[in-house]
Amino acid sequence: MKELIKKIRNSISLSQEAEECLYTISREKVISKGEILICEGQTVKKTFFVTDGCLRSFCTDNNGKEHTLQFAIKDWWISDFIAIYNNELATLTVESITDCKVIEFNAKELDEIYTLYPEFESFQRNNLERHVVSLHKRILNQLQLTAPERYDLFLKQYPEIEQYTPNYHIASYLGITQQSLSRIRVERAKK
Amino acid sequence: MKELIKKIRNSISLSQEAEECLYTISREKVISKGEILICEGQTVKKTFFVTDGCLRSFCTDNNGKEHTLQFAIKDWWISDFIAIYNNELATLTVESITDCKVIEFNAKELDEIYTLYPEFESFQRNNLERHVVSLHKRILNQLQLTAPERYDLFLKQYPEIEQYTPNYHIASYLGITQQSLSRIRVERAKK
DNA sequence: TAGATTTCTTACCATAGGGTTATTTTATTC
DNA sequence: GAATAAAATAACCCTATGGTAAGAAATCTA
Repeated sequence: MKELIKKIRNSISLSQEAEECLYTISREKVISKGEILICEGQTVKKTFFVTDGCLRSFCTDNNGKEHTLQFAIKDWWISDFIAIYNNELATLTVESITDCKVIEFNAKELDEIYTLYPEFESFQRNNLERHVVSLHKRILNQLQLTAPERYDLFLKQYPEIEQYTPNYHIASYLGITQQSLSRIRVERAKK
Repeated sequence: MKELIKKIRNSISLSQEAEECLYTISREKVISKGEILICEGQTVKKTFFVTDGCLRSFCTDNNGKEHTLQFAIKDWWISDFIAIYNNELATLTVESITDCKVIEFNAKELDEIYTLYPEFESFQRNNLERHVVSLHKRILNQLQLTAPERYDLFLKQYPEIEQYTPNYHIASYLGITQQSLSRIRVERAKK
């Protein structure tokens, strides 16, 4: 929780009272590998701030194939934001891919914090702006790069994530099959 | 401008003073088809709110091929948000694909509005949240749908845009070539 | 309305990546 | 450290999409 407070303090000045409120609405949790924190089809009540380990969010298509939307490591937030922001049922599943430590927030209570402590608005606006940028970049990469180029960029951008996660999750994030990724890795190794 | 004010009023209560400020920092503009509003490599000073017509933002890859990131029609915002939020030079180009009417904002001045009139924070947070949702959905669609499925969904979601834009821009948004889109259209017509 | 330009379609072949299944390698677990 | 499970690679052939080039259709313009 200290990490999160520090992160917030980097961006805005946080009153004592607001800080206490954060403690009230959150709960530090230890998660073991393979736990499902949010499950497709259910109501989404929680948002998670990761302090250790790695999680991912994914959807499952008609053929049962999984598609990874996001990985989350230390200092990242993860949830089903489609569901939260649209007030819908979850279309995503959030699962831990290693043992993790997270700070769990009740999404509704977290949302009320903007009314109670408006100083959070600009913190959150900043987060959202950066989120939009990274999503724009991801879409552009998907449009213009080949699979090997996307894989190289992924390794460069998120070297830590490779340590945590099996390749087939990376493949499902890049939009290719595990077999294609394997081929790409073989080609890479030749050089 | 009235449309925009109305849109804002739907979301937050806007003081007289704040409304006047909006007028001060904006300028209504008539744009003719094919104008470049933001150009790759240059500083991005403007953000546009569209009141009529259609524009798009795109990047150009090493082979000179264009990739459409976004279309914008009535009531949408468009700019190079990667550049604005990261304070970088433009990697995108914004071009009108029909004659348009837009409201032009100086991006910096627009950004200062949150300090001057904090009521805008929650308006903008809302916009950004919805933007994140639509980007998440787009990424998931790109990962799990075939090209014909993506095209169908596009027509369903944005029927207006098809009226405004040549097919090869739609193709470049869907991540396929104009020839592939043509094939898909032929298949569709058979059914 | 003729000519020029832009957009769309078609046809060809090339290729990246997919699906299936088998095998090898690496991690777990007892 | 043997047994099991999980992950990665490999080899097969298949298909969707790409690239190129040409022609047809639509749109613009003088």
